[in-house]
Formats: sequence, C-alpha cells, structure tokens
Amino acid sequence: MNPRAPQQKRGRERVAALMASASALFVEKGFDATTMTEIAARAGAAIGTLYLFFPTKEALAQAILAENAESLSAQLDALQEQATGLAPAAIADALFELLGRFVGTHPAYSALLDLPGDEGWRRKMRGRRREQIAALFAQAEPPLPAGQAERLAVIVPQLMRIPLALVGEKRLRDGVLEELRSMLARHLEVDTD
Amino acid sequence: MNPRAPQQKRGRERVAALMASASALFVEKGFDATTMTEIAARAGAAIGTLYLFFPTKEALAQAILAENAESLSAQLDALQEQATGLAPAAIADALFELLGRFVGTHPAYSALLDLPGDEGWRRKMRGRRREQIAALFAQAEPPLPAGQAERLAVIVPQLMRIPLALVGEKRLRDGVLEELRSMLARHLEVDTD
Amino acid sequence: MNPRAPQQKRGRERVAALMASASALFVEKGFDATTMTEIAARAGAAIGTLYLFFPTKEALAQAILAENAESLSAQLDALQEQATGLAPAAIADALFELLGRFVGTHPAYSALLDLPGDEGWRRKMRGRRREQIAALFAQAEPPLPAGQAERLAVIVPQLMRIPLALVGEKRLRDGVLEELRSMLARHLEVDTD
Amino acid sequence: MNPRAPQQKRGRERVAALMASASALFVEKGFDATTMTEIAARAGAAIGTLYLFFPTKEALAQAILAENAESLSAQLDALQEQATGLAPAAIADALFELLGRFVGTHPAYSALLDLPGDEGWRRKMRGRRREQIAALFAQAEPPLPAGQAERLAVIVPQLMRIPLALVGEKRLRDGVLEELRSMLARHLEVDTD
DNA sequence: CATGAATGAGTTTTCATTCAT
DNA sequence: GATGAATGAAAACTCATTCAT
Repeated sequence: MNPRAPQQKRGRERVAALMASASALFVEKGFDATTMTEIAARAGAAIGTLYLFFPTKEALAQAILAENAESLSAQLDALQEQATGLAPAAIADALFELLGRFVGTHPAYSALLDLPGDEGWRRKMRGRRREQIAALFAQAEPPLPAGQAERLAVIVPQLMRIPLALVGEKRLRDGVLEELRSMLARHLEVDTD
Repeated sequence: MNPRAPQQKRGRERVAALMASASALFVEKGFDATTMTEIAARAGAAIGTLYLFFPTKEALAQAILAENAESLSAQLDALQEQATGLAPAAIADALFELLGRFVGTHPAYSALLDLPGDEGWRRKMRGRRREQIAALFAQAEPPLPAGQAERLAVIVPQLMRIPLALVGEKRLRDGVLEELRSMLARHLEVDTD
Repeated sequence: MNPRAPQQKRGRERVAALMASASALFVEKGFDATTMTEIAARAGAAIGTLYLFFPTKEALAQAILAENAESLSAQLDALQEQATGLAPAAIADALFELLGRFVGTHPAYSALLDLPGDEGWRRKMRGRRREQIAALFAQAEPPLPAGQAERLAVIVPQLMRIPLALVGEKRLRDGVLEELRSMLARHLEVDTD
Repeated sequence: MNPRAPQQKRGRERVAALMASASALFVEKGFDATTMTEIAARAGAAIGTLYLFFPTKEALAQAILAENAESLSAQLDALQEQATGLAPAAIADALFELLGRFVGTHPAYSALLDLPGDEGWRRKMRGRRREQIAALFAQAEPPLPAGQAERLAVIVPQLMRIPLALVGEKRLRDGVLEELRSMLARHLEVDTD
C-alpha cells in the first residue's frame, strides 16, 4: 500500500536501478514525456515493482531530486570547511569547479529542479541550497558587501546550467564555461579595489 | 502545419485571443500540463475553433514562439543600427536592458523555448538569436577577442532568465539583476585593460 | 475538463443511454464489479464519451441515485396530498404499494443506496426520504403515538427491499410481500384499539 | 480451496487473528475495498502468511462466513429444542432476541452474506438458514398456516438488519428495534384469533 | 467560420497472487 | 511455517484530435 524502504539487499539494488533508469529518461526526454512503464522496463522491472517503492511519478522524481540534493549539500559542506578566510574570488572559483562537476555528474538535478506546479517542496530545497552557498561566501576575507552573498547564492548555480544547453558543441561549451568563470572571478576581484 | 491566415478582422482577433490564452497558460502551468480545451475555454472559444487555426498543440506553441521571436529579432535589429562602434560594455548594457524588458513582457518565450525533446525547429530559432546577438557584439570598438561575441551570445540571454525565478522576492530580484548587469559590464571593461 | 450538462438533444439522449446502461450493470453485477469500459460499451459509446459527462464512477452512481431519488420524492409528494386524514393503516397500505412499485421499476436505487464509504451525500438523501415518509404518517387520523412516524419512516422502505432478494422464487416472493403488507397493516390497526 | 488446517497452536492463533482482521475490515470498508495486504498488516502478519492459510480472498470471506454461519446454526439448533410446542409469538420473540444478538456480535455475517454476483455457495448457505428457521416455526402450537413458516424464515432475519443502519442514532435505533419486535409479535398473535 | 460531442490510444495506478529465500 | 519482493493483468481516467452539424 504505502511505499516502503526496501529491507533487503536485493530491494536496495532494485531501487537504485529504478532511480537510475528514471534519472536517465527524465534527462533524455523530460519528466512529462517519460512514462512509468518505460522507466520500469529500462530497469528490467515490472511496472508493479516500480510502484512498490514509489507511489507516484512525482514521488519518484522527488526521491531522485532529494538524493542529488543530499549529495550536493554534502559537497558544499565539505567546501565550507576549506573555504574559511579565502578571498571571494577564490571561493567563487572553488564553488564554480564544484558545481561544474556536479551538474555534469547529476544531470537529473537540473532536469527536475524546476518542473511547473510545485510551490512547496522544491522551493524549500532551493532555499536550503541558497543558504548554504550564501554561508560559503559569508566567510570570505575581506567580507563582501551586505547582501552580495545572498545574490551570488542565486546567481552562481544558474550560471552553471548555461553550458548544459550546449550538448554537441563541445568547443563552444568549454569556452562559455571559461568565460563565465573568469567573469565571476573578475567581478569579485574588482569589487575589492 | 501553418495556421491558416485568417482573412477577416474578426478572425485575426480570434487568433490573437487564442494565442494570448495559450501563452498565459503555458507560463502558468507549463506546456504539457495545459490542455487544448482549457486554452479554448479561457479565450471564450470552442475547441473546434482553436483547431481551425492551429492544427496541433505543437503548432500553436510554435506560432507563439515565432511571434515572440519575430518581435525580439526586430528589436535586436533596431539595436544593431544604434550600436555600431560602441564600446563592448555599452553594447552589453543596451542589450541587457533590451533583453530584460523582453523576458518580462514575453514570458512565454522563455517557457516554450527549451522544451525537452527538441531536435529541430526551436534549436534553429535559438541559433538565429545567437547569430544576431553575436553580430551585435562583433561591431564593438575596440573589437572583442576572437570567439567572445559568440560566447556572449549564449551567455547574455541566459543571464536574463535568472531573475525570473525570483517572483515574490522583489528586493532580491532587483539586487540580482543589478549584480548581473555590473558583473557583465566590468567583465567587458576589464578586458580592455 | 469538467463534466457538463449536455446542451443538445443528441447529448441528452447519450446521457440517458449511459445512465441506463450503468443502472442495469450495477444491478446485475454490483457497483464494484462493473467497469466503466463495460458501461460505455453497453451504451454503444466510447469510454471517453462516458467520462465526458461523468467525471468519476462514483459521480455516475450519484447521478443515477439522484434521478431515482427525485422520482421517489415526487411520488411521495403526490401521495402526501391524497393521504391527509386517512387512517394509519390506509396510509401504510398506500405507501406500501407505492414503494413496492418503485423498487421494482428502479432496481438501481436499492443496489446503490448503501455502498460503503460515503458518509455524506447518501446519508442526506436517506434523511430526506425519512422526513418525507414521516410527514406522511404524521397526518394520519387518529394520530400515531409520538415518534412512531419517524420509526416507520425507517422501517417501511427497508421492508420493501426484503422481497428483492427472492429473484427466481416468484411464488415465495409474492407471499412474502403480502405477509409484510398484512403485518404492517395489522400493526397499525391494533394500535388503535 | 479449503484453508489448510493449521496443526500447531500458534498456527490456529494466526488464523484466528487473520480472520478477525479481515472481518473487521470487511465491515468497515466492504469486501471489495479491503485489500489482502491490509488484512495481513492489521493482523501483524506478512502477506505470504495470509496466503498460507487462505488460497484466495474469496476463500477467506467464505471461511469467515462459514464460521459465523456455524455459530448461528448451532444457536438455532439450541433454540429448536426449547421451542417445541411454544406459541408462534413466543417463538418469534425468542428468535428475535437470538438474531438481534447475533447480528450485533457477528457484523461480518451481514456484510458478506449478500455480495453481488452470487450464484452458488452463499445462496445455499442462506437456504440452509431459511430451512432451519422454518423448522423452528413449524413446531409452533397452534400450527401456522401453510407456508407461513417459510415466509417468516425469509422475513425475520432481514428485519434484524434494519436497525444496523442506525449507528449513531441510538435512541431511534432502540425504538425501531422495539417497534419491529412488537409488530412481529402482534402479527403472530392476531393470526390466532 | 464556428461549434462541441465523440473518439480511443495511451497513461497512471491498484492489488490479488506467486515464489525464491 | 513465514516472509515480503516481485509480478502483470486490469481498471480508472486524460486529452489531443476529428467531424457532423
């Protein structure tokens, strides 16, 4: 009736396979165009098995998103410890690299983050991410002007999604990424003049 | 494929109302979650009337997108004439303002431009927009380094979409917009050192 | 989206056919065992047509029930006018005949009246029926003891459902009906001694 | 078809718990709306365990019904011995009390006895109950008119179910029960005039 | 041009039942 | 005996699209 956390090893493997299948399809075709039947099939499972663990398609997306967000959050935590007292531009650079790697390895995160019609859960998740990044910038030395940490917490993650649209244009994509990186770095350096 | 061009005035008004209704709904609920019946109803028309002008839902979205893109293209053309010989930062500033106004007045453009599963038409439209913006930067004085105009043509439109997510947080939204503007301006100034 | 009342003659005929089909199947196999597909098929309609008028299976049952209840209510109203000043036993007899005919011509009423899991709408409908029958007995001459009208309003409709279970045993069924009739009549006569 | 008779004491307790769980749920939500998973869960057992004892959902219902019917049958047998030569009204009174207690303590009996789509087993069970009650009335002194015992065997059990619908209206419920009792008693007294 | 009833393929979701452990 | 993951047929429901009026 209710989806339950799998209690045996086989179950945990199943869940992982289902989430991987769903992630890949969501990225390839988008949330709406992906069917639950397709997700189950690609994972080699029956449709009923999928619903055994995820009561709705939306819940499945949420589970994937939560897992990705958890991973991102942990990485940001780790960065937080190393970033104390660094210059703003150095923090930006480190964050840039972290996020760049993350969006590459977790494409479903970007694909699922702004589906229409949420208003609740996802908003909170984005809020937490913003707080975490703002805290990162808040410990820069010299300190940033008031409010800038919060603004950067909004901007930087979005910057990282820009190159994602350039699949198949690798040259341009790398150039854009570097352009963004340098733009952000200079922005934070210049402010210290 | 193409909507039959309505010959009568009444017909043209009908089409405008249908496209306005569709645009609003696409923005509010997303393309997939919006039904053709709903679109017709909000425009005060019957479902059959909607299909009289737009043979498929996709064609309707394309018509809206084409109209918006036409408007954007015309505005960029106008800017092109005024921008000859301007400094890069000045061009960026002008483009920034133009795009900022455009995404505000044409929210459907952003909502429809990057639907998943896109292999053709939309990709071309984005390509044309990139060329137009690149051409704008190409006439800056002093000239930009090789390839930067193309990279900016990718980046700047995406920057403008960042504040869109901040509905209901007006203070932050305005701050973010200004932060982006100054970041871009400095980026282009610094390069001239 | 929302089910609408049909606006043309064809539509009204369709709705009638669908309700007739559903009524018959609910009586034959019960509410749960009847599928929407089956209902549509028996009415010669597509499944989508059924959902055009009734948004859920429950709503379909309710519409049937409401129509039947409306009919019963009207018949009870008519009886009310003729029953003023009659003896209790005479009222009972008339009511008995009315209800006997009704359950025979509206078998879906009994089949749908006490589905599990309602708590709301059906309760109100039964309440109204009780009030109407109680009002009928309330005008008997001589008057009934306090509260008896309300008790009879509960009892009599249920009595009428007893013979329904005896399909295929016509002899017994008729005997049971007559036994119930006389039992009720005597009960009300005796009270006047 | 038949549940494997559990050999161990633990097994018998298990079966009892499962049947109790199922009975309660069948009464609360109806047969169709109750799931096998739910039944097992409420009994604190695994779904596999439930199927260990009952091969199908229908078999489970039958087992419950059979047990209840067994109990009722035994009680009617006991009454049979005490009722020889009693007046019809006295028999009716005793039966009334017996059945009233029974439907109160065995609510699943009523809930399961007349599921729709019934062509076999349940029909026979009802038939046996009718015969037993008819036999009870058959030994009344003075004897009842021909056929009346059979008719009462149909009527009396149904009368007892009428107050069941009045949960939460205790006052009315008790009044209705008494009204039915007296109606039946007078009916049988009057006939002897 | 306009209407809205009608269609039916496609999707999500449920649940009785099986079976490997 | 006991478990619970796994199955998949079947049901409810949606909606883009068609077409007779």
